[in-house]
Amino acid sequence: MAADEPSPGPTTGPATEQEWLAAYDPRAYTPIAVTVDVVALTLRRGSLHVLLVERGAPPHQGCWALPGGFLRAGEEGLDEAAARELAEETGLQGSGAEAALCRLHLEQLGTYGVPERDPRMHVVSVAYLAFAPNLPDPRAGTDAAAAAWHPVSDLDLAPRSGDRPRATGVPADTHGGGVDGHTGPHPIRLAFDHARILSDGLDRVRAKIEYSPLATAFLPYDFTIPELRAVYEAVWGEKLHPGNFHRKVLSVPGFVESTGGTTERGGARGGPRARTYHAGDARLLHPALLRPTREEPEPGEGPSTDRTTIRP
Amino acid sequence: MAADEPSPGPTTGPATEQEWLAAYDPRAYTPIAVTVDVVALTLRRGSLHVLLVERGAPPHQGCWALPGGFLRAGEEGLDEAAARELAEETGLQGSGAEAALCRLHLEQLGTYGVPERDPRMHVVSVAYLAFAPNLPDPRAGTDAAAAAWHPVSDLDLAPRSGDRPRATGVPADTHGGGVDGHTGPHPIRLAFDHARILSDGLDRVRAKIEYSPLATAFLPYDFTIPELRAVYEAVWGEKLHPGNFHRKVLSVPGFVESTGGTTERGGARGGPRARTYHAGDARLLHPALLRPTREEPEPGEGPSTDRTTIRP
DNA sequence: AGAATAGTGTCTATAAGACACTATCGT
DNA sequence: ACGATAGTGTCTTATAGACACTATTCT
Repeated sequence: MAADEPSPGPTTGPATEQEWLAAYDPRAYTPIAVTVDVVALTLRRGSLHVLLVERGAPPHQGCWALPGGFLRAGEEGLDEAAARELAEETGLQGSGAEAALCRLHLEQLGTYGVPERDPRMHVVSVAYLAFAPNLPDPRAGTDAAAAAWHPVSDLDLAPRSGDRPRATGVPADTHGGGVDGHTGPHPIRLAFDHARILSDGLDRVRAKIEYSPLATAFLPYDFTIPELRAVYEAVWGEKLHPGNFHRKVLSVPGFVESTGGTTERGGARGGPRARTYHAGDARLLHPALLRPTREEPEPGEGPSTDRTTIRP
Repeated sequence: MAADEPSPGPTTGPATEQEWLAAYDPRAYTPIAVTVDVVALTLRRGSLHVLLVERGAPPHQGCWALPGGFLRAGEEGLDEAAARELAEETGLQGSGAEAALCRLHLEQLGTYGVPERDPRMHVVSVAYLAFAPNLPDPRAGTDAAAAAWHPVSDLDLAPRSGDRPRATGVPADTHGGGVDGHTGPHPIRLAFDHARILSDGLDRVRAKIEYSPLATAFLPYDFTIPELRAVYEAVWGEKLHPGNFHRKVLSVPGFVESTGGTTERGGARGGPRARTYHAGDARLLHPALLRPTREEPEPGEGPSTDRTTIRP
């Protein structure tokens, strides 16, 4: 194993604790920064949006980047740091915002630590995935130069050279855009390797709403089946059959629970009122809501390999 | 956002680059250590084993822990560090070991960074999951005091207080043991939060062999369907129907490819020779090999919540 | 010979998708 | 009145699992 101790993981070593304490001075090591970045997703006007902030300093000055910041050493864990950053960035920490934030879903996405990902120093970033229903516009009191929701279809998610495939969760199509259909005229490029992080996050969401009731996290407490369908359509970027979707959702035990009520008005373009539901207590969807089987992209090569092989 | 810059993620700030360089001294910050821990799994005599090392220094001296070590700042990425640690720990870096290591699968599992997880300092550990076919005994030339494969059924994986649930991948039964049936007389407790890390790793493997051809990574290049079934049975801890399993595996396109040959001898306890296969080129199993539907553990409460809610 | 296993055939219950149809609402 | 939508019914096909059966090999 590594000759250098400390930390969980490194195991033995000839040193007793005293010897170790004497020999080890953390400040003598080349420092590594630990940050937390958040891929915050929400649904606005029927399409997926991600929260971005504009960098006010080099490198990548003027570029858009994922919100994030330092892990406060000794003071907080990773989950707390992610929640804090998101609250600060959206300016939603104050009262009155609980309605939106209390339904926030936060989960760890993956960690990115290639030495070259930041020109200044070796930065290890723990990425988090967050989604919540229709979050308001940010800036409500933040110190960020600019923070805004961007449609993910406006972003350039094409894999850049230097970004190696990462391995987490289900590999899926990493071909950017697609969620909304139209990629804007001049796709926005993200700073650092944030395009890859966002791409991994999107893959994760697309896969996860298949077998978890997570899609309900994009909606307010009460919602209708057509609204839930709109979430799936926005995330997967595909139209779903309304009738079959409706029956399928109701057939999964614990996915949704009827409130007994209906909406006040029918759809915007007509139609009867829809019944309202709220999320059930299932943590796993059984059976799952499988994505429509796009034809296999021929056996040439999968999108992302999801395999790391050691080189001796 | 955080007032303190640097790093990808943190975005703006009033500072120009010069100001930033002047204001920021990494050595002035409370240091955070970044380590890489590896959950290395293999199959030995039909049951799942995990690689552990015995700690030779406090804290947790004498306890078993996951192999791991420092990330070398500025020199290596996380994936490389994990591969390096594993090679060092197993003593398999030399020649002659490629046969085993070239089939190694390595993927990131998750990152653990609660400040209290190590009494000495704030340590952020990036955990990796590794598996490979029937790895040999370690110690072949390592500096570890003791490293050995342990049946996972001998370990105490009950959630300890202070370990908060983490959120990655599919939640599954986190009730330890079970894989082998018999939990040993005195279950081994792991150092730090390594029981939770291992538990998360097991959950990940159990879920992932459902929809990925990963189970073949536990086997040599050529294998038989009954051997593949043994992998599933060991990982899931359940007997599977031999006939149905056989047909199902062959029905998934790209999962296995026939070599045309058979084994030299029949089974140890009789039976005809089995045909041999090797892994196909599918990266995703379509349709998936779903786990047998254990009855829902009643709607009292899911095993692990997989939800983190921000506290305003 | 007897026991255990590899592999196949068959039947049933369930789930997914295509399609048609009715009822309700907005314009 | 008309168009769009919510929700249900029905039919076809694919899949999962239970079970039976044959053939092959070890002891």
